[in-house]
Amino acid sequence: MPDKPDQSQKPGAGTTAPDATGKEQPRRRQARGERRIQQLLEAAASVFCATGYSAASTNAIAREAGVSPGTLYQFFPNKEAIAIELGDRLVHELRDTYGEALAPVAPGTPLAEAVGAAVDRFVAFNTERPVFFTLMHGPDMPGGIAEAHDALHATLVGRVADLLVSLLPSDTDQARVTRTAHVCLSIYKAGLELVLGHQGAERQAYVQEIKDVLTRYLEPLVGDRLGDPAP
Amino acid sequence: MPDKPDQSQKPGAGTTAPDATGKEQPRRRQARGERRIQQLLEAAASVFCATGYSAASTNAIAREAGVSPGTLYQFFPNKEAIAIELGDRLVHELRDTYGEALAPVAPGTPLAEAVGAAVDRFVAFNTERPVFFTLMHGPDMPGGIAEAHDALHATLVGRVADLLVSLLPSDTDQARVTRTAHVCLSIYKAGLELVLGHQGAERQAYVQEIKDVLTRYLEPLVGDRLGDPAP
DNA sequence: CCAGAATGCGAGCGGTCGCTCGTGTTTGTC
DNA sequence: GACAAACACGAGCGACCGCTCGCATTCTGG
Repeated sequence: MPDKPDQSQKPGAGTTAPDATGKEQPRRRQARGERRIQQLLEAAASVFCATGYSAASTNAIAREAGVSPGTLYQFFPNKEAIAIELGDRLVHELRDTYGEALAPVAPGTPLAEAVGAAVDRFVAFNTERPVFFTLMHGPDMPGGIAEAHDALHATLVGRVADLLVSLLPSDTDQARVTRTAHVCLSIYKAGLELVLGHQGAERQAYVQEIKDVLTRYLEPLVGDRLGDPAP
Repeated sequence: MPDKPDQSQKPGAGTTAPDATGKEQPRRRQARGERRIQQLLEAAASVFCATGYSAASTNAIAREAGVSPGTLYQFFPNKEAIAIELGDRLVHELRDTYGEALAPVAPGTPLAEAVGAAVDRFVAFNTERPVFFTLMHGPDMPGGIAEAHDALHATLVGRVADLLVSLLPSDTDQARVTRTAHVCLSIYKAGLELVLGHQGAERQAYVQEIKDVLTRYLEPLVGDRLGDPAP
């Protein structure tokens, strides 16, 4: 490894002047710069998808964006920052698109329907943005990314857990809830891999399988209608 | 990349004499050599586990084995061959340990029991040999390994599918069976990740979760006792 | 016992990769 | 139009990595 400046700052790669406050306000950007950043992130997404994070070279990303390596480093302090920024934007898209995803379901909804809706949204998001899966799934990430990783994962587990506490019998203990949430998420992720590996009708069939697996897993725990926990 | 000699031969790295038949019989090994190979494979397992395949350096493997880089290349033609040989040995151990794993189950066995036994064996094998999971799961493998990968995966899917045809109603179509087998295997793998990420009682709890997920997934398809397909 | 094969060593070759730097071009501001 | 800041370039630096090569040492068969 050449150098580890471990400066994980926002895109503002070069700073105008080392501010006396110690905090460096983000460098002034022109519209052209913002466009370049977008270009570079899209190129990065494409390259990451094709080869994975660690095998992706910054030169390849620059080339894909039709830009010189030097230009890339005008906007990102290092390779890791590219992945982090890309991840951040994806997470925001996730939130924006689905708001409080896995959102509150009306009591009385059939379990299968609630699960189906959640799976469909999750699958749609991922098929439209294959990078998301690559970044979430790749075990070849340096420290900084793994953190963001785990943070997102923890958030999702928390969200699922919140949903579950309102469904499971009230005497269910905390650890049990967390465990169930982890299992649901793992099934989600494993199923997603299967789904992304197929096309057309076959893909749809696998989506249905995920729904079945989750529904049957949860049914004995929550009853077949929400708000109506099994005895 | 320096060179791609793409010679994926068995450990015999250097060959005695280019045999006129075109086939090169494996180089004569002394006991010392066999011991070194074992040492190197164990070192490789440890390094792969710690850092993943692509991040593992051959020099690090040699160092871990207490040996010079040159010595390593006396026994393996390249880095890929190390992983392949390691994988081969693991697969053989898998076969030897569990014979015709996921073996025929006596008709009348409760589904939960059959699933439980299979999961327990699979989990035991993997907890004793964490490299196996690393090699199977890592998406950062060069071509040659990915092939072996897929071959093993296909074998396992085939095995599970064979088991399923004897359980599912006889009018179930082929694609349905394969799909179900893929889903079972994915659940297995996803669950394994969860299991390996925890210790002690928590780990046991996750093992139970995998069993529950699989049992509940399969129950509606095969009935709650084997040899007694649901209508 | 001795020739030759097998084993062992480690500096270093050729290559890639992340990233820098000196320099030139475009853009916004007064 | 002038001036500074932002943007763009691309050769190339330093670090590392997979792998080689020449040479020393140990084993083994005859």
